[in-house]
Amino acid sequence: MPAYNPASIEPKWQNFWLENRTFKAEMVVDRPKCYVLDMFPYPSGEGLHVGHPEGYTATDIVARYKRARGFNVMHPMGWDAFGLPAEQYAIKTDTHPSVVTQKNIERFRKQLQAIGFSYDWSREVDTTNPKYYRWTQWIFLQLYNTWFDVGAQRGRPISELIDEFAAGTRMPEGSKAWNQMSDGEKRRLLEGYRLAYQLEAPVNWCPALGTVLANEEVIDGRSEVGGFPVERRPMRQWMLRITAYARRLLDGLDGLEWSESLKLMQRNWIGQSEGAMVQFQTDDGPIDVFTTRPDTLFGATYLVLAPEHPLVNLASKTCCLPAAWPAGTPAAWMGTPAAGAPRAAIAAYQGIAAARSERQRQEDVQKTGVFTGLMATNPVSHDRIPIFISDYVLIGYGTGAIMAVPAHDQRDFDFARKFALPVRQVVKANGAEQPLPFEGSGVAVDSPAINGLPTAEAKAEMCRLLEAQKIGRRQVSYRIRDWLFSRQRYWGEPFPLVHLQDGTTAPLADDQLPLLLPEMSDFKPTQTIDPPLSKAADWRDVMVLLSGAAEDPVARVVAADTPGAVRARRELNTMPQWAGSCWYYLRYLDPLNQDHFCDPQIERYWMGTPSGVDLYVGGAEHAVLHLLYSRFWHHVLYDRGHVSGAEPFRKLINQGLILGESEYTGFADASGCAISIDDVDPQWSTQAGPDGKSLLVSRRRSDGAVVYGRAVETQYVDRRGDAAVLKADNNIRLDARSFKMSKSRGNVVNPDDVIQDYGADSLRLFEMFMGPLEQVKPWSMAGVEGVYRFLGRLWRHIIGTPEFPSRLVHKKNGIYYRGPTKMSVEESQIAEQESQSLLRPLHRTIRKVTLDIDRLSFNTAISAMMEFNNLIGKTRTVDQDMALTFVRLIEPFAPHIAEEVYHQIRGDGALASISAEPWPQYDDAVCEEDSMDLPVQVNGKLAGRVVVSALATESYILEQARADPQISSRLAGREIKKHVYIKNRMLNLVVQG
RNA sequence: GCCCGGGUGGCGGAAUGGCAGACGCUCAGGACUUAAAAUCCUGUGACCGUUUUCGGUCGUGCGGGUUCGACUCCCGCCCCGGGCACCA
Repeated sequence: MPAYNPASIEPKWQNFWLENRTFKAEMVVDRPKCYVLDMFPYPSGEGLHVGHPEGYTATDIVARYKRARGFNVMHPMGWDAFGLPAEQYAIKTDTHPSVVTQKNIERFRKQLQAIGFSYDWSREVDTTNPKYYRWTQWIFLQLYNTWFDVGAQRGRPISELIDEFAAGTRMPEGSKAWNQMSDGEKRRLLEGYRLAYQLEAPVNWCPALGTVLANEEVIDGRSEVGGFPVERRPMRQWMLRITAYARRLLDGLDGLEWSESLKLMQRNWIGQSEGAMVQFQTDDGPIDVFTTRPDTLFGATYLVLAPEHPLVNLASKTCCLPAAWPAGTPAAWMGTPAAGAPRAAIAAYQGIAAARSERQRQEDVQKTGVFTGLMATNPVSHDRIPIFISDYVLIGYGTGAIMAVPAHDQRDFDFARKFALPVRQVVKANGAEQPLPFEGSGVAVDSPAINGLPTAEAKAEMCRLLEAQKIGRRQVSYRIRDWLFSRQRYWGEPFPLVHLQDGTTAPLADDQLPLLLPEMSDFKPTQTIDPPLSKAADWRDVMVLLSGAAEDPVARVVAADTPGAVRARRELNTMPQWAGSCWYYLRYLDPLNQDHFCDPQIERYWMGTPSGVDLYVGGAEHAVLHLLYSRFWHHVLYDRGHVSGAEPFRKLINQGLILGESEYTGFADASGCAISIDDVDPQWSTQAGPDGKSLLVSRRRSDGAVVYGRAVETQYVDRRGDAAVLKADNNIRLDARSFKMSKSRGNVVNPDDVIQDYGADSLRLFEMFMGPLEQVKPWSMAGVEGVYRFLGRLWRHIIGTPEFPSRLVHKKNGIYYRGPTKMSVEESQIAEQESQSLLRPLHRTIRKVTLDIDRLSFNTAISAMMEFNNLIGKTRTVDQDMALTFVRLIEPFAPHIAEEVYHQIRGDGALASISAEPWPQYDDAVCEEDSMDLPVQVNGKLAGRVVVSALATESYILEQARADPQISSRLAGREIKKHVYIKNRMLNLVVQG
């Protein structure tokens, strides 16, 4: 037999699985389903890195294991292929993004197939395929045609809203009655209810990318992709009303098997706060503010509006700023430099605020602001209090206005200090006096009607008072904002709707889908706010025929001379990359369906019971965005009756990041004298050294001299306590750490290389053996070598090589055979004994591997199989049935070697694939030892051990322990006060002293 | 600043109230070999005594506590990683 050679067996079985559709999933109504899902990759130009196979191997193990346990397993893969990198690469190389994308997909598919994942490739989806994005557009139209019924907490068809308005059972917001409105007015009114709507709003405009970004895509004032500066700019945008679903998305988390930390991240993102809406009166009407501390209302000594608040919008009718400063206005309140009138001061401040990015606002901890010249009345103390504007109040949260309680809020306190505003303490801390501002809970003081009440009760009582006087009410507020859903890009889904000349919008009729991206040779950003699609003039301007209800029409594109056709312009924005990934897991279920995004019966089977995807594994970078957006869409589809449950992903695991190999860095000064890391400034930079390799450059802390750092090979490194030190001189400490893999660092590990050197099975095994799935772990080629050796040993034990004959024997009619050869009586006896001795370890291995896969503890399952393999190594023979069982256990982890060994052993008796063989059963009774080496402690410290039968009684064990010379010497004649016996675990003897 | 997660040999890690360090890597010694590779065997937390055998002490970031018994539970602190960050 040839030695273990993954290069020869792996491609063979990969082709076999593909050609025989071994892992094809079909709906079988009376079989239990198991949906095992990976986060599908963005097919980048770089190809796969070792981070991808981590989660993919974990799900593949589960998928293969569940199949063996009799489940009907759905395990698909696809491509999240729209997106900026492909578009940018296409611009740079002057190719079409679809060409680039298809090339990358080919490469990714090849790479994934080379790892031997058991995907059903017939279900592959590609978000850029019109047959796919036709349904992305369709779902968008579902959102467009849905409104959120707050009372019912549920999305409903817009047609039902129209019916209710028409019947008068629901009153539209605003002054005018429904049946007195024109069709255009009705359409505009309905737009205010739709889950997809347009908004002229300040957005995050990134000039370098030529697009608008969602808040989530902006990090510290720079784009998440590329790190380019982002500025604020008003623009008409499509928004999705995710805020309407805030409560549902929050409550839905409770029933999910997600890690608590992940749920917490989503909860924080949604950001529910309970408090009160309070109305303050001014001479020009009321101002509503939201507060979480209604108990501090008596301490509200001024109001602050966001600079963008409608009351101070100079262009608006709602603006009511006085012409002149009230008498006695301090100069400091009039802006810098002080303006002659409120309008001028406000205008100047708004200009500054608008120009400042989020980041600049955050960096500046100094509070700024301007007095509006307006006064309000505190509704409970009836004090006249001034109204300011300041950019520390955000227009997007609450009402964009706050009541300021400087005594009990740090921000208000800072502002009050700066503008010399009164600070009124209304909460007293329990216990010691606390300095102001005091933000904690305590007891209300100086607040008639709630004096003496603890904070929690004071809040409730104040809400009651406000409600009784109709000047406020309890209110729950959410931090989450509506989702900015349009991008000024070419490589995304076009919006399936047109703009009419009256400024309203009409969706395309379903039969108009897909709306294809126009073929364009020039899809570069325009350098203006116009998206690239504005250049496709033929596509942009169309004639449409409207049909359906006049207040809710649909459009069909027609020839220009069609009677009744009207001019329209297509939407020029495209959807963000999230759109396609919001629902791909549904399309896998029925990928070729031309009439539905997914057949309802098929959806009910795979997503119905148990509800949702059974296991979803992916990176933590999607903890909020993808997972929240996806849940939102799924909730809407659920409300509209298109899916059978509200939550798409019942169980979710985040795999941990894989770092590069551990690196040691040592520093030396210009003369080559080694310097300990403690004496090096940690702010170092990288430069190319004379040998072409990169060299770190930093400064010595003690004298500022330039020092150079370079990598130190492991063999020159020693450990002393926490520190890595130079072997040659233990006083020289080194910098030791693993880094995130990156091209610039040159520590990226390519799975193709690992497969070439060790094979896919070793790659899979090592990915799982490194440590717990969810943990951050450093890569190690030596570790890959370790699991490769394990597979080599397994091969030698069972199959054998020219140097190492196989240990495989089998029993027929009570006689052992080695191959076709009958074994001698003596050999046969040995084989029988060894077979007996391996029985218990084998059952324990089955149990351990089974339970460990169930709890996704793959590293420990692998070590259990290594132990069993080591045991085989100590025997001369291994029974064929046992070998088959063992190989069945390793199949989910290392499917190629398992398939090969299986077929070699079984020969003609083999099933088409080992994956069709059922999962081995274990017997708990066989697992238990019949005698045990029981540890005995004296006062909690190990004193010795006694060998007793597993059936031994407690009193017998105690007797044995007393009789043991080593243990009794520890007792030193002292009386045993009591003993604690934990069955089959240990015995503890408690003595005096 | 707030909220999570983590800290165990030279390294990755195992043990979730009951024998700390499974399994793997590394390193050292040995066997096989003309030699090397591969493979196999033995050892590998620290310190001390004995210097084969064997025995003892310490040891899971630091300090305290609960318990017959703590890596594991509780309190306080230190360090690392992640998330959020003027959200009223």
